[in-house]
Amino acid sequence: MSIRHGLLALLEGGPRYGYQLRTEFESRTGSTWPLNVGQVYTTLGRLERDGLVAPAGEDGAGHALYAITDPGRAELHAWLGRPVESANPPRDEPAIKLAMAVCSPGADPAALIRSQRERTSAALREWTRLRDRAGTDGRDRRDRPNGPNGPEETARLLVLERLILAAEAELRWLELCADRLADGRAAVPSASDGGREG
Amino acid sequence: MSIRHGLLALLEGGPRYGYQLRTEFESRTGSTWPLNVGQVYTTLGRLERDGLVAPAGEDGAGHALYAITDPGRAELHAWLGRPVESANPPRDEPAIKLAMAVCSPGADPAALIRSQRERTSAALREWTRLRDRAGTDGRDRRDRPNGPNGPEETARLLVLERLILAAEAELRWLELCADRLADGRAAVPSASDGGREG
DNA sequence: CGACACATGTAACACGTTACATGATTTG
DNA sequence: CAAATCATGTAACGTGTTACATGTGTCG
Repeated sequence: MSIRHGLLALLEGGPRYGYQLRTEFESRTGSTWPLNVGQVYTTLGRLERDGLVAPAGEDGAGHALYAITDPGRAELHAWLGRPVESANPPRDEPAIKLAMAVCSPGADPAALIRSQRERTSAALREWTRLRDRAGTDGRDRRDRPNGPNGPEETARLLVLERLILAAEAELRWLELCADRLADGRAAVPSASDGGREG
Repeated sequence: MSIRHGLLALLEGGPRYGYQLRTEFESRTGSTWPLNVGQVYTTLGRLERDGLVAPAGEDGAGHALYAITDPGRAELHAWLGRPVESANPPRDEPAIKLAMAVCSPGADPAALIRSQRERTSAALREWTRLRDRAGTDGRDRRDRPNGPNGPEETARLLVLERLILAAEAELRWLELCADRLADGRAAVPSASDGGREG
């Protein structure tokens, strides 16, 4: 449900055409969640079907514009005002995977923890890099090198910081898992249950 | 892709029937991600279509058993051995929502932060409670009150700790967002831009 | 001219989710 | 007996995702 409402939010700033929506969506989310162009059109089609957006003619260049409708605005603000349900959290794949691995005699949870840690560490480094140079890469930072950012830049920054904190939490969790497994090593009776210690 | 592989992992322990799979899935994931029974059957159907599981007769009580196949085992272990791609992380709805809110003149990001914080705090309390009494609620803890847990209990514990760490990270992020918005308050020129301070 | 970005769409599919239909068995 | 749980499925739908078809404009 994020893309639908994301597009609605973008359209609240005025009529847009499809390709433009993709660009702006990626810009606001720090290019972290690439959005396939096709997805924009299919989603626009569904939004139109539901009466939340409507075609709004063309701009000077002949682009097919879409505009948000009143029901669309209502739906958007309902969404923005409603916190995300933290009960029934989205299924976390690393967690499920590890939960299954510790119960699966053939699996090697420790190896999974190691490789997952490397993957996540790399992502963390990359996101930290992006955050630290956020806004420093030309564009519109010429005049106010340390001043308050525009809303879009703020949005990018918040998303990156979200990813960074989430990655750090995942790493901490992986450490914790490693400890737990080291403690109760005899928990899962593996085929070769010997003393290899990583 | 988590449910598919989750069911495969359960079936590696031997043939199971649908209803049983649901129970065990919820048990291993700490009842955090309730699984609709219908989903089990549809997923089993798709797994069978793909040759990863196969019907395996009935048990004594007449339950329709399914067993994992060799390709299924291969797929399972490939999945267990492969870390989750941390690039292209799953779209985080709170992050997208807030990113859109800080750019949306009509929205109230501060209010969203507050309500989201309350929601997440409540979930955090609940999960902490569940973790602290994990294993203490009868079942099979009679004999070894502090000893190492069985694999399933370990799995439940790890999942709960994952949720707890994730919730804490989200709360920290929300605080950070509140600070950022307090700093650059003039960032988004709102309709009523006045000095209400929460 | 050829390659590439811009731009709009469609078709097909996967996964997850809910709601419904149906029956057996248990339990108060 | 009635209600609840166990148990097996099916139908329909929604979102997200990819791959493809198509055309325009631009730039080297």
